Amino acid sequence: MSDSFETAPLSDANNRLMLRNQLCHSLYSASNAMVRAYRPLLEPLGLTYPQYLIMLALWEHDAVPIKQLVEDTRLDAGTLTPILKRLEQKELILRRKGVEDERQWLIALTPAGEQMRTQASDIPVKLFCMTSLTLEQAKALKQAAEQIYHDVKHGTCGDASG
Amino acid sequence: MSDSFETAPLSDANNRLMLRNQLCHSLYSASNAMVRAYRPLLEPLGLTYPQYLIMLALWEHDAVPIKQLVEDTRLDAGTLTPILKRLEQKELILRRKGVEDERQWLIALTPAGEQMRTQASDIPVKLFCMTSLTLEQAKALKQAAEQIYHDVKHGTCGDASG
DNA sequence: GGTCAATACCTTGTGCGCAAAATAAATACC
DNA sequence: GGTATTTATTTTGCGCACAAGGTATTGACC
Repeated sequence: MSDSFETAPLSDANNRLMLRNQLCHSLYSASNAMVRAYRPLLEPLGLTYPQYLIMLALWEHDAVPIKQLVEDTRLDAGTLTPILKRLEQKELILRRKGVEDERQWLIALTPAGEQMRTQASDIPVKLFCMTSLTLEQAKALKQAAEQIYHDVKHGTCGDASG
Repeated sequence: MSDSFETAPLSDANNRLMLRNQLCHSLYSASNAMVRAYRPLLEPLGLTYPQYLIMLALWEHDAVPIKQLVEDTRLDAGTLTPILKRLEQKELILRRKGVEDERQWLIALTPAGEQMRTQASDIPVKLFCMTSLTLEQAKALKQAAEQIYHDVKHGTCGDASG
């Protein structure tokens, strides 16, 4: 009945299975709500959240192979292909065959894609202002989320279970 | 170049737009990785993660209207409809017309659906064992994720932006 | 230099996530 | 008791997540 955590009453399978005790459910619904909150902010740019992630990556490193976008955005390669097609249709990016390696496609910003960066610059602050998180909470949350991502990324049950 | 947080260098639009400084990206990729990590655990039950969420909700409160499942699982009503159809096909749940209100459907577990609870009881621990989170970190993460969810759920920019 | 494995990327198919619109039953209001 | 509004649920349409399988180029090794 209390706000016990999913792993707290290890001896009680009933409690462990309760939705309110599940960190993963909080994480999942927070992530979905966050993407929903981005929508009105990204709508003037005509971008979805995953498309925005790719633009962020390109504003840091332009003219990169898809392989690097996969690494930077943490999106699946099979997911990226259709997203890149849509960004190309919006004329925000270009695709060029790699010169050294013909398997590679280099993704580069168009002038319109570069200019969008200015319009996007206040989005992170706007979103943070929607939350009541303190900077310390946000830092801790980011660090813990990073930890989960790296721990769980390749699906093996580590030995840090104690 | 440092591990500064997305809101830390408020004066610097360049830093704010960097992927590595974005809490939301960490949250998003952690959530996706988490769902991926559930897959092998849920595969023996033949469930996806959202389907599992519904089962968790029903193991707590059986024979409930869809409206309550929406509230408990935090899934969209339009999302629930097809998921419930699949759970019905697997004969884990039943749909009955509500007696008092004919608009309502009551969702109830079948015996097979109830029995699945036993097989599921160790899944939360197995997933937690994949992470290297301490209990304190996990509690703080859950609390912060809950806060984000509630703050951002209805998309208004609150006055707690300081 | 031909075979074989690895690499970069694309395609296909299934299942969400969700906004917007539709349907249908309950309720409010006159 | 008939009309309007609200409420519970479904439908439609688009985009994403991702596993599995396919294609084509590269590089390794004999």
